[in-house]
Amino acid sequence: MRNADAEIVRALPLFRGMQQAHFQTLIGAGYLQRIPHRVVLIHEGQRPDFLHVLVEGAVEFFSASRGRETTLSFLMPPGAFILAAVVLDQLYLKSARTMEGSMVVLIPAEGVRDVFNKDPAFARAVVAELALRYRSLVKDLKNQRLRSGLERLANWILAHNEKVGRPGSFRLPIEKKALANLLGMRPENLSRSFAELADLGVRVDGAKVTIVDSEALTEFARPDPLIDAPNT
Amino acid sequence: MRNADAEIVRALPLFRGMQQAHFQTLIGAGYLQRIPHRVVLIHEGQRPDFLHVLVEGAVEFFSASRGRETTLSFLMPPGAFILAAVVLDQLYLKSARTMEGSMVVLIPAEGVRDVFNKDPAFARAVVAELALRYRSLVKDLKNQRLRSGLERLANWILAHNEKVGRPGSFRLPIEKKALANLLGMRPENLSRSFAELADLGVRVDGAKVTIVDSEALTEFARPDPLIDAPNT
DNA sequence: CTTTACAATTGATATTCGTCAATTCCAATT
DNA sequence: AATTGGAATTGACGAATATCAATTGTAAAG
Repeated sequence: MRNADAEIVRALPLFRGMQQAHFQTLIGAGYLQRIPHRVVLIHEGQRPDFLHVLVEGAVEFFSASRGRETTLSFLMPPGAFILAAVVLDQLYLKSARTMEGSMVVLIPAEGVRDVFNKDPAFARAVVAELALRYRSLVKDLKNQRLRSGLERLANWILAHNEKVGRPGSFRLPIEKKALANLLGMRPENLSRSFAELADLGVRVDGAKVTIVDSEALTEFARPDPLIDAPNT
Repeated sequence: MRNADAEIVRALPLFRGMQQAHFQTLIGAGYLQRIPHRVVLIHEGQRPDFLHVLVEGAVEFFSASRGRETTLSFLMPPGAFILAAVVLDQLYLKSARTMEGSMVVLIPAEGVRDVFNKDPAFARAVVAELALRYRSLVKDLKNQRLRSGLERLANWILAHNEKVGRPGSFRLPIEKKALANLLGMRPENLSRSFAELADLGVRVDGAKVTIVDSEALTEFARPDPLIDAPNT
């Protein structure tokens, strides 16, 4: 493993506070993998062998049942994933695929559980990580149940604009198809929703989105910090 | 606090493994509250002052935004709730109300965080609890996104039948209105869904549900352990 | 420059679901 | 037995969303 990658892992909140010796144990047993675009690296229903840390690229989490498929979330680097399955040693509930060429650090699950039992700082970090992700999922479920697709899109636009520093205009960070999946709708409906938002002063040209009338959009979207704010 | 209630708390997986002295600290600072039917004991957006443990009764978790309201889950005793907000010391994302007269043990949040930093066994139990609830939420989100209301109902009937020992016939544990909320649909649609399931051999008489043709129902519902099984 | 593959859009239609209103059912009283 | 309040059901309708099909746009490869 390149040293730079180990550094990225070490700097994550999840690993930052742990004892150096324990980190060495984990990272020493781990290895780095380069994974091409559109490769499924996690299959739901399987047993977790490794804690994954995304160092570079992007990963989509999805689940399929019967004919249907849904995207549950995306992960941008750096970040660990499938922590819950690893600590409980239970089957994956989601599948994961790369959205572009990616670098992933694989850390044996057994080692993670060992260190977790020995290193209180790591245990605390695991709790914080799980609690944050839990709350993030609660927000997703509320977003899905309390809002229409159009409202979800309007709020996503506002939230993303905040995230990138409130420029009023930005390029979509992912394909529209992927955005539709993330918002729990079909690509066709995303197109129609974008068209409807034109009335509220949202201009879309290819991947470029411009918020012309921020006030009108906000009034329609009525963002709710208990759904949209990233850190509450 | 009655001794019997302290015993119930002590026996929970969350508190079972911790040092007795730490448990004494927590339970000593806590107190027991009797709460009538239909009282909102948690308001979303507030700061968590107490970890709650439901000892008796039943609690519904819900969230409202704009005009709409949705039920996120129910909790039957015994069980702790709002753990994620307490450990992170962040605002509640859900509200909670009693579904009947209930007994709740309130443990100061500050004390929980203190002990969590001192007692590794407790920290591990918190991780297990959070990880389980996280996974439960993932299943909820998949259930919501991958299935129609009718399919959710069919699978709920099958899952509940398993839960109560597969008698093939059972009484609904909650009002139909509450069941509708839990399944993310309106009471009117629950009625219609029950009516549709008659074709598949589901008889409903008041609160009594009978599965006449288990095979047909299963074939339609196509239960998926990664959504429906309680412990995977 | 043209071809090609795929993303994106648009239109038509079907399904699912929510809303409103009118009953019916049921259980707890009086 | 009659009254009453809320739960539950049923019907009619409209909104939201999915599906299928056709077309347009776009960027990479020849």
